[in-house]
Amino acid sequence: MPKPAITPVVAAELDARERAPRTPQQERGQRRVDQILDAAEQVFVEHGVGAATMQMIADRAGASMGSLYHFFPNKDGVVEALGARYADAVRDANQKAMPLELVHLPAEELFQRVLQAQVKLIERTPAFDAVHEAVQRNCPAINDAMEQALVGHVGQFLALRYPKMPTEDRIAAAMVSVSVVHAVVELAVRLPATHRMSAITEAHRMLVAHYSKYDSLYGAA
Amino acid sequence: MPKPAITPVVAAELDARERAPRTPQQERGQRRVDQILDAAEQVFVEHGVGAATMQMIADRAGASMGSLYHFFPNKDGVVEALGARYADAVRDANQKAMPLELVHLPAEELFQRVLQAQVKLIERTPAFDAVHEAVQRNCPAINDAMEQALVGHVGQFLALRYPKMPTEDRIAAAMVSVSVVHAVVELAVRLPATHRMSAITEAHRMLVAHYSKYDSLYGAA
DNA sequence: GTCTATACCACGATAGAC
DNA sequence: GTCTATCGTGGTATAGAC
Repeated sequence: MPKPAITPVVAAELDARERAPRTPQQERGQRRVDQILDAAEQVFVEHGVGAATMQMIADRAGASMGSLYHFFPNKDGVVEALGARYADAVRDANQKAMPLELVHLPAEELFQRVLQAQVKLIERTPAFDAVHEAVQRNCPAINDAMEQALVGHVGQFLALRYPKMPTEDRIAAAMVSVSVVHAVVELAVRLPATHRMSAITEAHRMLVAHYSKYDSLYGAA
Repeated sequence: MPKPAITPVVAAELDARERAPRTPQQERGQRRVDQILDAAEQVFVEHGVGAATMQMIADRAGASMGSLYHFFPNKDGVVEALGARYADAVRDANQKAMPLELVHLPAEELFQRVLQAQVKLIERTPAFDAVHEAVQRNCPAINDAMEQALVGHVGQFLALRYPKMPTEDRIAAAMVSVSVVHAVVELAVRLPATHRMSAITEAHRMLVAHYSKYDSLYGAA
């Protein structure tokens, strides 16, 4: 990885000068940024973030490097912006799949909603894994914020559904559920369509079996 | 990523000439290879596989690049060798955690064994994720073989435990269980020691709740 | 089998015209 | 705001002495 050669500008100065996607004033600029991020997304999937080059991204976006560097200070900036976009999408999908109004939905329907929403999200954005991994490595702040938001929301949901559940258990339940859903959906989308359904169904059974216990333990809807 | 410059030798020839870790005839050579792989492991964790350089690996191993290239044809060779080492470790841990003699062990104890074994394995090898991801990208053959072996073994286990379970369900169950255990263990080891236990416990509850159903459906021990 | 030194080139990043 | 041209860095892989 040939590093910066930042010589011309002092690092601190650069840091202050040009923040990631230079919040474009024009709508047209925003579209351009999105194009670039879409391109980056594809390139990251194909080559991995570490091996991806700015040139590849520019080519794929139908832009030139100069253009690319106009909007992003460097490669990390691209990763970061893409990460932010993902974090938003994930948060959004999660909150729509299990809004707090549905706290008392039977577990069967609840997990159907959640699993389906996640599958759709990942199917729509095949770079999910690549970006997730990149964000985790290169900008842990974004990743932590996203996980906090996710686990936080699920935790809040559980708190309303099971008021008597001990806090510690609730946190553990939220974290584990988020992990399990994520893992299983990732598994499912890698599978041929034939087996995809049965994997999701199996996961659904597992989650429902588990939460049915909580329902009867801590009083459900 | 500055690519090959393979010019001096035709690619096909190189391919045939020097296979990954040049099966060292001397025991001393084997130790050297292991040292190098250990070093690569650390470097991959710290920088990610894409950004890791042969120089870093050589330095960390207390060797020189010449030495490194004596044993491995290139960086991919290192990744591949490391992947193979991992695949073995995983297969091994899995088979020891749930040997076929224990088909009729109660679900509680069974999953305690499995989860504990996986936690130990990952704790012992902190590069687990980095290597897993690298292998998945760079040598899918190794990854597929490992997953097949894992899911195959779990499937065999389930076939003995639940002879009446439909094949398709069994496959799905094996795949999902493998994914869930993996995901949850990964979550757990990232957590501070305080919460680690409660995450594992929660996962244990989930798996047990699920498989208890299968026990009563398809007749258990 | 291990080292040092080095050829070669891809990459990140910039400069400066339009 | 977008382009082309180009520089310097440093990474891969090799050559060749020991």
